[in-house]
Amino acid sequence: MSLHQVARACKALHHTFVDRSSARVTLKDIARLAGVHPATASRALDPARGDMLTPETRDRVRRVAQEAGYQVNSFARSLRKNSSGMVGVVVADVANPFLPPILRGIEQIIRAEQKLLLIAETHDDGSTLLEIIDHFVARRVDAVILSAAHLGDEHAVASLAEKIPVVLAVRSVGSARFPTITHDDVLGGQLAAEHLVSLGHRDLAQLRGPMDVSSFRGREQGFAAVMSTTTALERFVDQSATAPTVEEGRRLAKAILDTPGRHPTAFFAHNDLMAVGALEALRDRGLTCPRDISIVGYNDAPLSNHVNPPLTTVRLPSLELGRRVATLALAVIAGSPTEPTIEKLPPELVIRQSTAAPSHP
Amino acid sequence: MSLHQVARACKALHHTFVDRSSARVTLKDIARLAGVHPATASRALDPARGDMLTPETRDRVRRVAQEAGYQVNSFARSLRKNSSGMVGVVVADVANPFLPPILRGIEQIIRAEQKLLLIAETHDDGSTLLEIIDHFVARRVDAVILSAAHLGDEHAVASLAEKIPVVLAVRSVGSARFPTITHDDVLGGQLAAEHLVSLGHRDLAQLRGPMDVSSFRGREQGFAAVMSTTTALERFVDQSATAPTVEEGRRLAKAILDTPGRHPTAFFAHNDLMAVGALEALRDRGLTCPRDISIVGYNDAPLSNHVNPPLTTVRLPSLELGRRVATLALAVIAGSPTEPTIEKLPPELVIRQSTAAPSHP
DNA sequence: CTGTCTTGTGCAATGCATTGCATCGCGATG
DNA sequence: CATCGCGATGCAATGCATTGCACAAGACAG
Repeated sequence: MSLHQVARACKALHHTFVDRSSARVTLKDIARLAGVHPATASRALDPARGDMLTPETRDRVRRVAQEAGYQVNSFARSLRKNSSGMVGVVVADVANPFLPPILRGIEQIIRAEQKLLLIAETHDDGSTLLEIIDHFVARRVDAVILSAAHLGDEHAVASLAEKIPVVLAVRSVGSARFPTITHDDVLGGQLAAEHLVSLGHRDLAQLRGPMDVSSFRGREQGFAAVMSTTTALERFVDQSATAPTVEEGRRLAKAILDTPGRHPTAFFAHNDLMAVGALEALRDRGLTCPRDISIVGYNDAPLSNHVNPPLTTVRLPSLELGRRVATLALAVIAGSPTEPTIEKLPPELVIRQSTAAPSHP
Repeated sequence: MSLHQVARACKALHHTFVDRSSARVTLKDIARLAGVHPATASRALDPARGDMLTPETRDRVRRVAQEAGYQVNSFARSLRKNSSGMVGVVVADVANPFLPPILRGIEQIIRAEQKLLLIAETHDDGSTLLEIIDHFVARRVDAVILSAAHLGDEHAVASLAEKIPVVLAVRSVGSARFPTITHDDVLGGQLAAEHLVSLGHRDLAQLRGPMDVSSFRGREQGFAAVMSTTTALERFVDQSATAPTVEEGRRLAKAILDTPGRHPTAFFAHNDLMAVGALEALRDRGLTCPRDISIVGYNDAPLSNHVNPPLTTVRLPSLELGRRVATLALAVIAGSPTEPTIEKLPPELVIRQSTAAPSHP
């Protein structure tokens, strides 16, 4: 018994257990059963082209297809149409709590369009991004929603955009050469700053997120802009976080608290996780929030209203952003002129208990 | 000028802006450039079949392909191979904080295999599940990782399994007819119960998650099993949550606290979000945790160590689960005999400050 | 030196839906 | 009655990679 034969026998055996033989019904079968030509069957099953046929023919074909449990072979269709019916989404990290609402918004729209979502993570790694882009291009994704862009990625995005429609979400690249929808982070930073200043704080510090990401940079600029128009002092902090995590927030806050002299009376953390890290740093130093230091977070992450103290934060319309970005992607796929617009969705300040007027000793 | 011509003109115009003409290099081109037959080129580019050729031929083809920037047309390949190189993942809700680590684990393994992940959400809705399954079948996903199963879904899963290899993650269906990897929720419930009992609690109540989901049911059983072997009393609570959310946790806790008479001294919430909801309910009633009531959560969700008080909870090896489940899926795809095993990963109790000995007045 | 085996490569069929063009038939019009 | 037109449907090419089989040339044994 040759090796070949053995292999075949195994296969046969396997099939007796799980028959995935998938003696699939093809369009030709339907056509035969309905007594028409495959081409006619194809048209009958295409909602857009169904009215090309006699209603009886069309309905007969549809009925037959229904009964036979026909499903198009999406490979064949894609091969012919050269489009996959999938939309690729690139995110930095699914675990980031601000993503799910965005993904959900995207999903709602995309699913309604009978398309499927392909999700991939870059972990903020440039070469992974390139790899993913390759995959998406190879898979002929109909469009890419990119929410993991760094400021330096313009070139990569441009070369992707040559091949596939691209929509930028949340994070923009340097220039506005691509259709983009982000949160209005400059405004967000302003809201945070104005809130703290209006409480009476005059010595403030930012706990900055990675500065090669447009959204953090926007927050920084908005915050700084307000500072420059008031008598308040923004304490310059040399470092920014390598990642917007609890650990990095703690590290940055510690660095500030370890600086000799008086410390600032308020922090603006570039996201809630970092704010929580700052909270930890305070606790470690025996300080309390907001009595000693007020903290404003960003994102209104789940549970950020349940930490101690509940965080004052900036809430982002993420579901809405997801929906818009998906709608935009769909429009671009449909071939509507790709205006390289950038749309910014306004955030909202949520005041809770991590901010208060500074205590004057 | 006919409508047709206008359309074409528009198209041409559009192309001058964004040339997606994608004059794609096909295998035939490569073959021609390398002076071989397409079949040979195909073999040269297939790592598994590369040694079938003369090294020179193979390398020449590869070089040419490289230089020409050749990429297989995945549709054509899939059509031929009748496999898509994608793995579908079905989850209940991406926003659920315990998912990201699992997804990440899955992604690590799947990406390493050059496959892509297709993610879809059911929102715990049965008909959505069916719809998604249809999509996945139509797209000829290589395997489905299903982590959104309800106990009653056995039939749907069986019919899916006829067409595509299925692996169950996190949640099992009633019987163990499919390869499954879950957390050991019975053990998790036990750990929670034992911890509370050993602290001296004798009057306890569960805040139960949806009982049509195996993982919540496991937690309940593990907890109840310990109760039955001790002198402690499990307060029977009629209701269970319709969804494992903060709101539902609060509702359930309120219902218990509103019952006349003494209240239990400890809650076991079936996940951290519900635990946080219970925390809120306590606060609303002027009670404090753990002085009046101890609470054990489940999942060790992000920030659950930062709520007030930090939650005692059950930590799950989710990343590991994701990795294993993906590995299992890969094995099943590769055709290894589909033993309908169920593997349970042990959780771990994390003691923080939401639990303490009951105060005896 | 012939026969057999091996190894490398070519041939052609295959998978399946889509779509531009051709055709057929029928009713309408001159 | 011949012709034109139009609507419905059939025909066949197309998209591209994969793979079983066949064939050829070279190696080696008898």
